[in-house]
Amino acid sequence: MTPGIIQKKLKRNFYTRELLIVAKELLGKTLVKKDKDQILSGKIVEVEAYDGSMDEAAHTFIGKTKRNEIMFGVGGFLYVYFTYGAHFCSNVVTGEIGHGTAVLIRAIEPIKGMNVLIKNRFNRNLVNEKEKYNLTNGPGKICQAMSINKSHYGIDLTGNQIYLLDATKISDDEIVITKRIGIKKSVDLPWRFYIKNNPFVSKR
DNA sequence: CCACGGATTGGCT
DNA sequence: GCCAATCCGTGGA
Repeated sequence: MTPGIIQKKLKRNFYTRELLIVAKELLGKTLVKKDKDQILSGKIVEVEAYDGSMDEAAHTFIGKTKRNEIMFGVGGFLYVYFTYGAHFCSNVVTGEIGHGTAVLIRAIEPIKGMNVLIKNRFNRNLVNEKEKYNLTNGPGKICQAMSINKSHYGIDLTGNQIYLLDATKISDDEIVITKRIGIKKSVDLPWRFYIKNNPFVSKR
């Protein structure tokens, strides 16, 4: 067993709490995707929070649409969106019904299914040491490596296809807080969180 | 190492 | 028609 991981699925009451609390506590948790007998998993090392009530960069800022409606539901569901004509990104919906809040998973550290993650990302088997760190260090890369796409929109994270395993909480002095990256609006909100010195973080 | 720009779909004005 | 919560390749220092 990997140190720090508790083999226990996170329940609804983890997700329904306030956005920034959930965002921070998602660090260190294990993201798991199960397909038949295949398990892909990784430790969450970088996230960003989005809140449509005050945050122009959030997809929910414009109100409810077909694309973002899952974000207005209760916490603990997966919001997957497609962007730049090429990439999917995964978010964990947080809070209570009507909140329009979610946490973007920006980077994970691979744990299980390395060979499959590599195959999905690079379409070949072997990977050199450098490529290992380029596997899941970005929101689009995670979805490509884990084969997460539109068909996973709205999945209940308390179910058994995609879910999170608990882990010991990362202490505040191991968490770096910065502005979010890759956006053009509400650029000053300090809503990006990542694990200090972790080599799988997308950018420092 | 860093900066820049192109790719390419779909959501929204 | 505009442009994006990204990624990758290129070109220069």
